[in-house]
Amino acid sequence: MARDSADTTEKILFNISAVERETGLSKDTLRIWERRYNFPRPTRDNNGDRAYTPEQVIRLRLIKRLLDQGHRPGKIIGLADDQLLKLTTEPVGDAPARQDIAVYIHLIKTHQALELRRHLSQAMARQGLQKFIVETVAPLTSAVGEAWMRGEIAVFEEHLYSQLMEGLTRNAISAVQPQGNAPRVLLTSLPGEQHNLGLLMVEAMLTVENAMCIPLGTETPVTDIVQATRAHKADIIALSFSSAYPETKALDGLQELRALLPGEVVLCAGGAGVSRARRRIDDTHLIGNLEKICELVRQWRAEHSSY
Amino acid sequence: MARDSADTTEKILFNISAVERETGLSKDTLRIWERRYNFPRPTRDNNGDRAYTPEQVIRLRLIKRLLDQGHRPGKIIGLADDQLLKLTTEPVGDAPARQDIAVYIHLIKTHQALELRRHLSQAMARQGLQKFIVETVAPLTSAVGEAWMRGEIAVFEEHLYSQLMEGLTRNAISAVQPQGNAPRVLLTSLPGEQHNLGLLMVEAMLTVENAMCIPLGTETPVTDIVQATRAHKADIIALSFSSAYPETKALDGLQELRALLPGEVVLCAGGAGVSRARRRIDDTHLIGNLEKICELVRQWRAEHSSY
DNA sequence: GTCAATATTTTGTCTAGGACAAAAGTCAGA
DNA sequence: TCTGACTTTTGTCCTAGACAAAATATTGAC
Repeated sequence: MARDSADTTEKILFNISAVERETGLSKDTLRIWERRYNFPRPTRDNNGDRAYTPEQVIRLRLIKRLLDQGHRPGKIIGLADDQLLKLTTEPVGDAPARQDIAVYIHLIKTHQALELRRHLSQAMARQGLQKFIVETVAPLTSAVGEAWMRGEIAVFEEHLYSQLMEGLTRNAISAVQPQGNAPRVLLTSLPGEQHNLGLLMVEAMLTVENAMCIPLGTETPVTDIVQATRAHKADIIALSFSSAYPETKALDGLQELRALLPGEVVLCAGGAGVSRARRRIDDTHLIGNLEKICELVRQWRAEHSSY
Repeated sequence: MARDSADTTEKILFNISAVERETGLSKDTLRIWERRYNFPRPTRDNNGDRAYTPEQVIRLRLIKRLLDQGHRPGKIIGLADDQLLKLTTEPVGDAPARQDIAVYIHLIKTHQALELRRHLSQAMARQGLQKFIVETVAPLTSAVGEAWMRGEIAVFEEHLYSQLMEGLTRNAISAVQPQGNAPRVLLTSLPGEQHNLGLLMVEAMLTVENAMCIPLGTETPVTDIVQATRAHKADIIALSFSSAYPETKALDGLQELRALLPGEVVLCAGGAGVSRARRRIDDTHLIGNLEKICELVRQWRAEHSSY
């Protein structure tokens, strides 16, 4: 069936599927870049299939990240590695070089899991859940993602961080029970989007905001979201898209979903994958940051509270 | 950039990207099925692009389910719809008709999330964590999976069940803190295996058994598992494989991992994906059920306790 | 100079059909 | 009943051309 994937005894090479998975760039895109820009130029294996080196994958990840920031392939693919790196550190804008984030990153890199958990627990207790999410979890997760893209953090280190943070957040959420006039919010992502942490952050924010969350986890097909909306009488649907998610795919999915949902259901999407989208969809809220979704809930409540 | 997506004013049609998202079948697969089996045969839009009807998408989903069960496309694509449905109900099970399981399934199907959580919480309290995992979570998860394959449970219902169970289990785990002479157990799955519930069950069992678990979540590449083993000084590696995971892939992966790991590290694998494998790998334990892994830990402890 | 309308370039996704390796199925012989 | 060799099935990769939508550049009016 499938050709064999990436690994071999000697040097680890990636086939085009693996690179698609690793970078979020579609196979078609990878091929046409090779044709047009002469990069990446993978060697070929015995079958004539493309075989990408880890270095190429790292560079592609970096480029993908720059694209997500608004750069254009034609302008940056030709640049040298150090120039690319300079672009990433420069304009991301409001990274205020936070000391605490650096400490967390250091603990991740040195595999001090227990110590990391302790620090984060303390931060949570100190800041309160919502502030903890907005000011610590979100920027730290971004920082981890960036470090991973630059190759400074290994996959398993990122995995462990995710697990730890997920555990911590879930625990905090389970301590809160919403009641009263609570809007019912369905939380999930579209197929292809596997990151759960973003959804969990939203759940934490909303639970504190006294919304009744219905978390479906990741990768729910559009038609199932529609069914779930009906079954659970959801008032609001919130979808999360990480930066690796193809923007077109995200917007297409949202448009399709909007067409299938009843008009009174509020649909909103957030995360790096849609935050800089220009295309608009009628009656669909593209959320720039975590606080915005709380506002949306408050607005909903205002419109539905008294009658 | 992208062509415009699925929807139009009148009837909702899906483009090939949308179908890929909805069914999990790749674009290449969809095109070659059309060429080989003459199904699906989508109409074309103004640009000559494929436009699939909702009915075709539903049928493709059904076929995909059957493929995951082990059927082959050439044998089933030609069948009539009712015959396809009959296949899903037929062969799957040896269900011992447990009353409590039936109740849980009913709650899942009727979307009574809170009620389900309450019932499960009570069961956990009544049985204790280990017994709860072995006698309730494991069989219930199997039953849900089977019902899903038969089309009796929708994707979103299965998703909600998973989320609920995950939350419940994680909560229980976090209440226990191992100490003393605790073996360090690395928990994860290989790339392609996304099911986390199995790993969580193992984590629960082992944490009660006073082992120090290092959960990496799912889909860790082999080389990263090796790195993680070194970084965290793990004594035991436990991998989980669900029934959908190709057996050959699992065994190959295990063999590769075994070759890269230090000899003193214990490697073991469990789950439906390897439970009835005939091929053996030296120094690798294929675990038939959840209790076995506890025995393995006790054995390790016995060998390393006194010196 | 500023703004809107129009033209041009850039970019990603679709198309077609050919090729081939890995998985699954089949069958003979120990 | 199992092992090994052979055949069929099946999914992913390949090349290369086309085109719409987004992004950018240019024109013309005020």
